Amino acid sequence: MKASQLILGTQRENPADAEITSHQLMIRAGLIRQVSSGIYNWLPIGKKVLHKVENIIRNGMDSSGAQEILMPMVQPASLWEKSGRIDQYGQELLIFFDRHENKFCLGPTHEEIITDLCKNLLTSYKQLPVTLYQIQTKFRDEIRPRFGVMRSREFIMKDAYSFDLNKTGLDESYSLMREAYIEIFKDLGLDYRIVKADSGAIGGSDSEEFHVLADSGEDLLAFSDKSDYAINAELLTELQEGQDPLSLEGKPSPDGKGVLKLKKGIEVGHIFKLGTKYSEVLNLRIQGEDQDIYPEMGCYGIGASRIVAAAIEQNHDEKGIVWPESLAPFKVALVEVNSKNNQKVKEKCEEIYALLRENNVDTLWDDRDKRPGVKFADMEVIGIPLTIIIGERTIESGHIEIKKRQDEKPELVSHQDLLSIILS
RNA sequence: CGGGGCGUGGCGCAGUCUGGUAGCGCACCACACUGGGGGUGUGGUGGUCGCUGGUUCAAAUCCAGCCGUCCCGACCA
Repeated sequence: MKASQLILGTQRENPADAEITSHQLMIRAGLIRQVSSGIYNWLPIGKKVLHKVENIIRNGMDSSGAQEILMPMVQPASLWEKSGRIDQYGQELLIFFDRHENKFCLGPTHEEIITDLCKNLLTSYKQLPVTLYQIQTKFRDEIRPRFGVMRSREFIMKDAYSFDLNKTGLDESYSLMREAYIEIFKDLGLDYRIVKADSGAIGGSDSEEFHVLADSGEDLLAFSDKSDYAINAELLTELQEGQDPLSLEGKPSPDGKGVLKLKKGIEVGHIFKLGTKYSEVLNLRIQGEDQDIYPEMGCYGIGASRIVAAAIEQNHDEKGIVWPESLAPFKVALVEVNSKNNQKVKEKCEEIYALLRENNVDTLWDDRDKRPGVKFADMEVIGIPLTIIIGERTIESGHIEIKKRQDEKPELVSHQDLLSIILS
């Protein structure tokens, strides 16, 4: 992609109403623009990153054997009346009426829809176990949206739902999905932790959260320094009857091993065992070997759009975003410096750009007629992992300059070595 | 919903107290110079000053109501 043709949307100054780093950088780097409180446009660079997140999730889900579907964002309110959650969810559920005065809501989650779908779809226990998932826009009319896409009203989420014959099966589906999540977070390249969690409004029994560690995180997590014990600090204080979560630091771990250490995290994934809660209230019965059963359900969410923000919270410096390679919108920025006075600069860039394209290296060629400083600053705020710099200097030296995003100075490499360095 | 802040060109802001018909920086367009870290000059484009009503000869400025948005809190993936 040539930068001269890309709608970049980078901004030099922080927007006045963005408080946290990821929000500021997402706007300055041209990832998002706000439409309304908690509602955002995703610009080309942002959409590329979001797409990468989605695909990593998709690959992880597919290889676990889950099957992708797509459910509607608009849901009949009657299903929520049946499940009883229309009152429980309250004002977070955005309700409206169609031209026939039928009552609908925008889906904040899809337990009702998937359970209803499976009433027709699943007819025999032989179809179990099965896990279905989607990557889709959710809407929750948050009391107070904040921090850009970190806590927005409209957001992109992967939600998966498993159906099993019995509790043993649910345990297996749950741990299969847990493993898939571990694989996904490894692929995302983020520093994360799994903690015991409260199952909240979704309901059900066992539940764990996946948190991206970041000082700006809204959740406080407690870890034993001697064992694998890890829990959302808020849940632990509830269990221990209302202490201040911060007071947990240094206290003995509830599992008897070591003392508790606290870290802040951003919740980006949550897995639940639902049991038969929804299958019973929505009457999803499946023919078993000798009698009908209510399938044991699990549900598994990952906040795709939130991951983009969380990744930035964890990976940035004073110049801008420093993407992990897995999420970078481009792998390489090719910056031409002062090509006006030296036709060879342009020619060299064309040659390298063609080489990178042939080798499927996603490259942003900054061919704009701008001062070098402007180009460097843009490539840095966007956070592209590698920058190749071509100018008169490099033409004369017969070498190519290549700089890693986190490095201060570029290194000189030969044309022959360039590709292997980039592909390594 | 309670408390606080803010709404003036795409972005950041001044002007509001003390009413006189809108300005600065960045960005953008044109030209020239410049050319390895956000360069310089000249000339431009772009604004119903959040909305509605009121006061006044005159309102960005004063008054009232409303709306939007951000932050803190309760709540929440």
